[in-house]
Amino acid sequence: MTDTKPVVARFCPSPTGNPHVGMARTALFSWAFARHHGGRFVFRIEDTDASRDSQESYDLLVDVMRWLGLDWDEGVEVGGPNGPYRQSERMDIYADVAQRLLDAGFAYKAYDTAEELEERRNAARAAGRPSGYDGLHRDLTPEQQAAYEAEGREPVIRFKMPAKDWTFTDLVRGDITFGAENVQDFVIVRANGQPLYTLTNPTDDALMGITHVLRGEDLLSSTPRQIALYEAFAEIGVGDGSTPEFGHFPYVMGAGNRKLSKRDPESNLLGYRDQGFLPEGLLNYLALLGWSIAEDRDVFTLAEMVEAFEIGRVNPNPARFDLKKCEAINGDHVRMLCAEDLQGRLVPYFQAAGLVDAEPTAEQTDLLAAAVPLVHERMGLLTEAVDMLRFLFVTDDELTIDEADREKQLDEAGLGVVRAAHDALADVGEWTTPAIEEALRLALVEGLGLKPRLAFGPVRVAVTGSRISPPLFESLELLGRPSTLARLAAVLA
RNA sequence: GGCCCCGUUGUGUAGCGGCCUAGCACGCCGCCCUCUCAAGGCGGUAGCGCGGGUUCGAAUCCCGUCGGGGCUACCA
Repeated sequence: MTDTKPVVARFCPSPTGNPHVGMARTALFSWAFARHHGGRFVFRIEDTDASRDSQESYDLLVDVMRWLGLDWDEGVEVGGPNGPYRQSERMDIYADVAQRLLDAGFAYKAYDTAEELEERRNAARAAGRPSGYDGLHRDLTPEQQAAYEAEGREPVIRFKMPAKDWTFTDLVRGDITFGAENVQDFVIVRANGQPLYTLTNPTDDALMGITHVLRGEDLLSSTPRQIALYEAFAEIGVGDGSTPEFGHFPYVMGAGNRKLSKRDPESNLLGYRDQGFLPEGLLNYLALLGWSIAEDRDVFTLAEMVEAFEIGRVNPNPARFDLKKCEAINGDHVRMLCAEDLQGRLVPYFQAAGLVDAEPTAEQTDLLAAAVPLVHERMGLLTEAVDMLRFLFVTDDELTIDEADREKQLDEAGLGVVRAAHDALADVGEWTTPAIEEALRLALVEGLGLKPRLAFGPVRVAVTGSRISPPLFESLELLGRPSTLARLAAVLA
């Protein structure tokens, strides 16, 4: 696309409920689009429905965007030339725009009651006609309006749709046309004076100089109305008179065939952080839902995505969220981290598990530094490191042994192995990985004539509490001789 | 009901008329490596919704059909 003016894209969620993955994907694509074109990214909050919006949700939204690392040049918390960026703080602007629309004849007051509207809507539907507003109050005389007001009816403000077909080129879907008869006059201000999304969204996009309106597919059918509003804005001087381009991203579906909703635990973004996803891993996976960087590659960094992202290559099909693949991609990103970085990211999870102090001690930090390399390649999620390394951070008394593993590994034969291991390790000179391995192999594999897996299994369970652990000899070295011997002795008691 | 969007293996995608006996990844299955689990390596499984056209040739273009989804609010 040949840009004549700098790109300005935005992400403008409404703060209702938990931020979900579909929302994050929309934010990611919008952000990547802006960054790819060297443009600006605006983060606005559309909280015009007091009955559904909440401060908690707002805080979560900001938290999530920061965690994901999708930075914004202008918007809530950071400000900018076109603020404020919460619609609840812009009510005077909408009131003014609505009045100007009314004055210029682009909008009118409609006095229909909910019951009247429903009745006509049902009749239209039964007759096979479009069920939108029929325009009954479009050309009311001042006398008729006065009569309704005398009845005590409070009017809504409706935008007067010009009678023409609407065609626009969607950035991800191509040309889309809506016939004039299918796009009716719509409400922009409630009877109680509160503006609706139908007015506030285009108003802010115009005032904030948004050049590309990128959002979810659910808003596709409201696009003609917004284009019409833009054309009216050009007449009354709201914004610079231009109409932005539009692009609609497909849905992110859950398992089965339903749209992932905010209620699905599976869709809760912060839940992914708690489960141990890396923001870059989640983002990489989300990017794959509708976009691909290359034919034979699907692991990439955010910077690489920015470089390569072309909205025209976004696939319009809805995509199913696949947790398994999301974890696999995350694991690839974990492996891409350097040890120090990984260690730093792991600290909060160890703290949450109560294994490391809020202010980690030097010993805890050193132990973590030594232990992290052992599990670096073994996890898909950061929380898996906590599980695998827990045995190093608890006292011998606190160690719990998985019951199923105890049964399988610490039977009579297993305990015999443990006894032999205990004696062999008690005599090891230097407590190092090679020395430990040599002693154990000598005593168990050669001494008892056991296959390696039979030889080391019982020791592993006795010392780490699980059949699944980091490499055994390294683990024992880190644990230290006293604890190792104490744990072996404990299962023999 | 009306309007709009979408339709490649189980899942996500590549594919823009011949390079496709359809590529890649996750999953799944098997093998190798191996002190467990992973990681890594090798191999396998499975797909163009359907029907008509257009064309020498169609996953790719057109029409129809079926299926899925969204919108149809004084929600966003």
